[in-house]
Amino acid sequence: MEGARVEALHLGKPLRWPLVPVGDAPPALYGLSIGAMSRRGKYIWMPLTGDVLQPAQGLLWHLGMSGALRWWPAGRPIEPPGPHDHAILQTGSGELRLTDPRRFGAVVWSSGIDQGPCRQLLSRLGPEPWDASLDTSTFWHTLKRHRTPIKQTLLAGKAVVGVGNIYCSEALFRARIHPATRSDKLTRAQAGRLLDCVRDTLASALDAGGSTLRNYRGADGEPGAFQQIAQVYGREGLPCVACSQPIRTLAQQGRRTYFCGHCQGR
DNA sequence: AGTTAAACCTGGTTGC
DNA sequence: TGCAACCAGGTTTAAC
Repeated sequence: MEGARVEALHLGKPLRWPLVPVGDAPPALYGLSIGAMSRRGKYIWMPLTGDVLQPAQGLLWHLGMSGALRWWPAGRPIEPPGPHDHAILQTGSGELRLTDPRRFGAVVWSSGIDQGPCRQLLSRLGPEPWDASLDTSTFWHTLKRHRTPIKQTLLAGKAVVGVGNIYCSEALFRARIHPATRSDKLTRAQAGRLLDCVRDTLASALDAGGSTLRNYRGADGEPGAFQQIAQVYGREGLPCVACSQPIRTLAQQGRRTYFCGHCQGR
Protein backbone atom coordinates (compact mmCIF):
# COMPACT_ATOMS: atom_id res chain seq x y z
CA MET A 1 0.00 0.00 0.00
CA GLU A 2 2.93 2.31 0.58
CA GLY A 3 3.02 5.10 -1.98
CA ALA A 4 -0.63 4.65 -2.91
CA ARG A 5 -2.46 7.90 -3.67
CA VAL A 6 -5.68 8.39 -1.72
CA GLU A 7 -8.79 9.01 -3.79
CA ALA A 8 -11.58 8.66 -1.25
CA LEU A 9 -12.51 7.36 2.16
CA HIS A 10 -16.01 5.94 2.49
CA LEU A 11 -17.48 5.24 5.89
CA GLY A 12 -20.39 2.93 6.63
CA LYS A 13 -22.02 2.46 10.01
CA PRO A 14 -20.29 4.21 12.92
CA LEU A 15 -17.26 2.46 14.38
CA ARG A 16 -15.91 2.81 17.92
CA TRP A 17 -15.02 6.45 17.38
CA PRO A 18 -15.91 8.91 14.64
CA LEU A 19 -13.24 9.77 12.07
CA VAL A 20 -12.95 13.18 13.69
CA PRO A 21 -14.58 14.54 16.86
CA VAL A 22 -18.11 15.77 16.25
CA GLY A 23 -18.02 19.37 15.10
CA ASP A 24 -14.56 19.18 13.54
CA ALA A 25 -14.18 19.58 9.82
CA PRO A 26 -13.38 16.33 8.01
CA PRO A 27 -9.80 16.31 6.71
CA ALA A 28 -9.00 16.65 3.01
CA LEU A 29 -7.35 13.33 2.24
CA TYR A 30 -7.61 13.41 -1.55
CA GLY A 31 -4.23 13.24 -3.23
CA LEU A 32 -2.26 12.33 -0.13
CA SER A 33 0.10 9.36 -0.28
CA ILE A 34 0.30 6.49 2.16
CA GLY A 35 3.66 6.57 3.91
CA ALA A 36 5.46 3.92 5.94
CA MET A 37 2.93 2.27 8.21
CA SER A 38 3.74 1.30 11.77
CA ARG A 39 2.13 -0.30 14.78
CA ARG A 40 1.81 0.49 18.47
CA GLY A 41 0.07 -2.13 20.59
CA LYS A 42 -2.84 -3.17 18.41
CA TYR A 43 -3.17 0.22 16.77
CA ILE A 44 -2.00 0.68 13.19
CA TRP A 45 -0.67 4.07 12.14
CA MET A 46 -0.96 5.08 8.52
CA PRO A 47 0.84 8.37 7.76
CA LEU A 48 -0.55 10.37 4.85
CA THR A 49 1.72 12.90 3.21
CA GLY A 50 1.36 15.47 0.45
CA ASP A 51 3.94 16.59 -2.07
CA VAL A 52 5.36 19.16 0.30
CA LEU A 53 7.03 17.96 3.45
CA GLN A 54 4.53 18.50 6.22
CA PRO A 55 3.85 17.20 9.70
CA ALA A 56 2.72 13.63 9.16
CA GLN A 57 -1.01 13.51 9.58
CA GLY A 58 -2.64 10.17 9.06
CA LEU A 59 -5.18 7.55 10.01
CA LEU A 60 -5.12 5.36 13.09
CA TRP A 61 -6.72 1.95 12.59
CA HIS A 62 -7.84 -0.65 15.09
CA LEU A 63 -9.50 -4.00 14.44
CA GLY A 64 -11.34 -4.33 17.75
CA MET A 65 -12.68 -7.83 18.35
CA SER A 66 -14.00 -8.84 14.98
CA GLY A 67 -12.29 -6.55 12.51
CA ALA A 68 -10.12 -7.42 9.56
CA LEU A 69 -8.27 -5.19 7.12
CA ARG A 70 -8.11 -6.42 3.59
CA TRP A 71 -6.15 -4.98 0.71
CA TRP A 72 -7.41 -5.37 -2.84
CA PRO A 73 -4.74 -4.45 -5.41
CA ALA A 74 -6.01 -2.40 -8.36
CA GLY A 75 -6.79 -4.22 -11.58
CA ARG A 76 -7.57 -7.51 -9.91
CA PRO A 77 -11.03 -8.99 -9.27
CA ILE A 78 -12.66 -7.39 -6.25
CA GLU A 79 -15.60 -8.56 -4.19
CA PRO A 80 -18.57 -6.19 -3.90
CA PRO A 81 -18.68 -4.44 -0.51
CA GLY A 82 -20.46 -6.46 2.18
CA PRO A 83 -22.77 -5.26 4.97
CA HIS A 84 -19.86 -5.16 7.44
CA ASP A 85 -17.41 -3.15 5.36
CA HIS A 86 -17.51 0.04 7.42
CA ALA A 87 -14.44 1.83 6.13
CA ILE A 88 -13.19 1.77 2.54
CA LEU A 89 -10.06 3.65 1.52
CA GLN A 90 -9.84 3.96 -2.22
CA THR A 91 -6.43 4.65 -3.74
CA GLY A 92 -4.89 4.63 -7.18
CA SER A 93 -3.16 1.35 -6.33
CA GLY A 94 -6.01 -0.51 -4.74
CA GLU A 95 -8.62 -0.53 -2.06
CA LEU A 96 -8.32 -1.07 1.68
CA ARG A 97 -11.39 -2.32 3.52
CA LEU A 98 -12.08 -2.60 7.22
CA THR A 99 -14.61 -5.38 7.68
CA ASP A 100 -15.91 -5.44 11.23
CA PRO A 101 -19.27 -7.04 12.16
CA ARG A 102 -19.21 -5.90 15.79
CA ARG A 103 -17.87 -2.43 15.03
CA PHE A 104 -15.51 -2.27 17.99
CA GLY A 105 -12.82 -1.36 15.51
CA ALA A 106 -11.90 2.19 14.57
CA VAL A 107 -10.44 4.49 11.98
CA VAL A 108 -9.51 7.91 13.33
CA TRP A 109 -7.86 10.88 11.69
CA SER A 110 -5.01 12.46 13.62
CA SER A 111 -2.76 15.41 12.83
CA GLY A 112 0.22 13.34 13.95
CA ILE A 113 1.19 10.18 15.76
CA ASP A 114 2.12 12.27 18.79
CA GLN A 115 -0.88 14.54 18.61
CA GLY A 116 -4.65 14.61 18.99
CA PRO A 117 -6.41 11.28 19.37
CA CYS A 118 -3.15 9.37 18.78
CA ARG A 119 -1.48 10.98 21.76
CA GLN A 120 -4.50 10.29 23.92
CA LEU A 121 -4.85 6.68 22.86
CA LEU A 122 -1.24 5.60 22.49
CA SER A 123 0.42 7.37 25.41
CA ARG A 124 -1.09 5.14 28.08
CA LEU A 125 0.01 1.90 26.46
CA GLY A 126 2.63 -0.23 28.16
CA PRO A 127 5.97 -1.08 26.51
CA GLU A 128 6.15 -3.05 23.28
CA PRO A 129 6.93 -6.75 23.74
CA TRP A 130 10.28 -6.36 21.97
CA ASP A 131 11.18 -2.98 23.40
CA ALA A 132 14.90 -3.20 24.10
CA SER A 133 14.46 -1.46 27.44
CA LEU A 134 11.89 -4.00 28.61
CA ASP A 135 13.81 -6.47 30.71
CA THR A 136 12.98 -8.80 33.58
CA SER A 137 13.50 -6.09 36.21
CA THR A 138 11.26 -3.53 34.54
CA PHE A 139 8.57 -6.10 33.88
CA TRP A 140 8.74 -7.49 37.42
CA HIS A 141 8.58 -4.04 38.98
CA THR A 142 5.43 -3.24 37.04
CA LEU A 143 3.83 -6.51 38.11
CA LYS A 144 4.64 -5.59 41.71
CA ARG A 145 2.31 -2.59 41.44
CA HIS A 146 -0.71 -4.78 40.75
CA ARG A 147 -2.58 -7.05 43.13
CA THR A 148 -4.91 -8.39 40.45
CA PRO A 149 -4.50 -11.93 39.07
CA ILE A 150 -1.65 -12.14 36.57
CA LYS A 151 -4.10 -12.98 33.79
CA GLN A 152 -5.89 -9.66 34.25
CA THR A 153 -2.69 -7.70 34.64
CA LEU A 154 -1.21 -9.14 31.47
CA LEU A 155 -4.41 -8.41 29.58
CA ALA A 156 -4.49 -4.82 30.87
CA GLY A 157 -1.39 -4.08 28.80
CA LYS A 158 0.49 -1.94 31.30
CA ALA A 159 3.42 -4.29 31.91
CA VAL A 160 3.61 -5.20 28.24
CA VAL A 161 1.21 -4.30 25.46
CA GLY A 162 -0.39 -6.48 22.81
CA VAL A 163 -1.23 -9.68 24.67
CA GLY A 164 -4.89 -10.44 24.02
CA ASN A 165 -7.12 -13.05 25.59
CA ILE A 166 -5.90 -15.99 23.49
CA TYR A 167 -2.19 -15.34 23.85
CA CYS A 168 -2.61 -14.53 27.53
CA SER A 169 -3.71 -18.08 28.26
CA GLU A 170 -1.05 -19.46 25.95
CA ALA A 171 1.81 -17.46 27.45
CA LEU A 172 0.83 -18.36 31.02
CA PHE A 173 0.66 -22.03 30.07
CA ARG A 174 4.10 -21.90 28.46
CA ALA A 175 5.46 -20.18 31.56
CA ARG A 176 3.75 -22.73 33.83
CA ILE A 177 2.13 -19.99 35.89
CA HIS A 178 -1.40 -20.28 37.26
CA PRO A 179 -3.60 -17.49 35.86
CA ALA A 180 -5.05 -16.64 39.29
CA THR A 181 -1.64 -15.92 40.83
CA ARG A 182 -1.56 -12.42 42.28
CA SER A 183 0.70 -10.31 40.08
CA ASP A 184 2.70 -8.92 42.98
CA LYS A 185 3.39 -12.45 44.22
CA LEU A 186 5.28 -13.55 41.14
CA THR A 187 8.95 -14.20 41.76
CA ARG A 188 11.55 -12.46 39.67
CA ALA A 189 12.28 -15.77 37.98
CA GLN A 190 8.61 -16.25 37.12
CA ALA A 191 8.40 -12.73 35.74
CA GLY A 192 11.42 -13.35 33.55
CA ARG A 193 10.00 -16.61 32.33
CA LEU A 194 6.63 -15.03 31.60
CA LEU A 195 8.18 -12.22 29.58
CA ASP A 196 10.14 -14.78 27.56
CA CYS A 197 6.99 -16.82 26.99
CA VAL A 198 4.97 -13.77 25.94
CA ARG A 199 7.63 -13.05 23.32
CA ASP A 200 7.78 -16.66 22.15
CA THR A 201 3.99 -16.94 21.97
CA LEU A 202 3.58 -13.75 19.98
CA ALA A 203 6.46 -14.67 17.68
CA SER A 204 5.00 -18.05 16.83
CA ALA A 205 1.54 -16.53 16.36
CA LEU A 206 2.92 -13.92 13.97
CA ASP A 207 4.77 -16.67 12.16
CA ALA A 208 1.53 -18.62 11.73
CA GLY A 209 -0.33 -15.57 10.46
CA GLY A 210 -2.47 -15.02 13.54
CA SER A 211 -5.31 -16.98 15.10
CA THR A 212 -8.62 -17.46 13.37
CA LEU A 213 -11.51 -18.31 15.67
CA ARG A 214 -14.39 -17.09 13.59
CA ASN A 215 -13.95 -14.41 11.01
CA TYR A 216 -10.41 -13.10 11.31
CA ARG A 217 -8.61 -12.85 8.00
CA GLY A 218 -5.21 -11.52 7.07
CA ALA A 219 -4.77 -8.69 4.58
CA ASP A 220 -4.73 -11.25 1.77
CA GLY A 221 -8.02 -12.76 2.94
CA GLU A 222 -6.44 -15.94 4.28
CA PRO A 223 -7.36 -17.17 7.76
CA GLY A 224 -4.66 -17.63 10.41
CA ALA A 225 -3.62 -21.03 11.68
CA PHE A 226 -5.25 -21.33 15.07
CA GLN A 227 -4.72 -25.04 15.67
CA GLN A 228 -0.95 -24.79 15.51
CA ILE A 229 -0.90 -22.05 18.13
CA ALA A 230 -3.38 -22.99 20.81
CA GLN A 231 -2.12 -25.42 23.39
CA VAL A 232 -4.82 -24.50 25.91
CA TYR A 233 -7.13 -21.84 24.45
CA GLY A 234 -10.46 -23.30 23.35
CA ARG A 235 -9.40 -26.76 24.54
CA GLU A 236 -11.52 -27.14 27.68
CA GLY A 237 -11.81 -30.80 28.68
CA LEU A 238 -9.23 -31.91 26.11
CA PRO A 239 -5.97 -33.46 27.32
CA CYS A 240 -3.07 -31.14 28.15
CA VAL A 241 -0.36 -31.44 25.51
CA ALA A 242 2.20 -31.85 28.29
CA CYS A 243 0.56 -34.03 30.96
CA SER A 244 -2.73 -35.24 29.46
CA GLN A 245 -4.80 -33.87 32.34
CA PRO A 246 -7.98 -32.15 31.09
CA ILE A 247 -7.64 -28.44 30.35
CA ARG A 248 -9.75 -26.30 32.68
CA THR A 249 -11.21 -22.82 32.44
CA LEU A 250 -11.71 -19.88 34.70
CA ALA A 251 -13.82 -16.76 34.32
CA GLN A 252 -11.73 -13.70 35.16
CA GLN A 253 -13.19 -10.23 34.84
CA GLY A 254 -15.71 -11.54 32.38
CA ARG A 255 -13.04 -13.09 30.16
CA ARG A 256 -12.38 -16.81 29.88
CA THR A 257 -9.00 -18.21 30.75
CA TYR A 258 -7.80 -21.68 29.74
CA PHE A 259 -5.13 -23.45 31.75
CA CYS A 260 -3.82 -26.80 32.97
CA GLY A 261 -4.41 -27.21 36.69
CA HIS A 262 -1.58 -29.70 36.89
CA CYS A 263 1.15 -28.00 34.84
CA GLN A 264 0.28 -24.54 36.12
CA GLY A 265 0.23 -25.42 39.81
CA ARG A 266 -2.66 -24.26 41.92
C1' DA B 1 -3.58 5.27 42.03
C1' DG B 2 -5.29 0.70 41.51
C1' DT B 3 -9.45 -2.02 40.61
C1' DT B 4 -14.01 -2.93 38.89
C1' DA B 5 -18.16 -2.65 36.14
C1' DA B 6 -20.37 -0.81 32.22
C1' DA B 7 -20.34 0.48 27.68
C1' DC B 8 -19.88 -0.05 22.71
C1' DC B 9 -22.13 -3.97 18.73
C1' DT B 10 -23.48 -8.25 15.79
C1' DG B 11 -23.79 -13.03 15.17
C1' DG B 12 -23.30 -17.71 16.38
C1' DT B 13 -24.30 -21.35 19.74
C1' DT B 14 -26.81 -23.39 23.52
C1' DG B 15 -30.74 -24.51 26.15
C1' DC B 16 -35.59 -24.61 27.14
C1' DT C 1 -38.76 -24.90 15.13
C1' DG C 2 -38.66 -20.65 17.87
C1' DC C 3 -36.97 -17.71 21.03
C1' DA C 4 -34.25 -16.17 24.98
C1' DA C 5 -29.93 -16.29 27.12
C1' DC C 6 -25.29 -16.40 26.74
C1' DC C 7 -20.81 -16.06 24.71
C1' DA C 8 -17.06 -14.22 21.54
C1' DG C 9 -10.56 -11.90 19.40
C1' DG C 10 -10.68 -5.28 22.73
C1' DT C 11 -10.25 -1.22 25.23
C1' DT C 12 -12.07 3.12 26.91
C1' DT C 13 -14.63 5.48 30.48
C1' DA C 14 -16.68 6.39 34.74
C1' DA C 15 -17.19 5.03 39.33
C1' DC C 16 -15.63 2.84 43.53
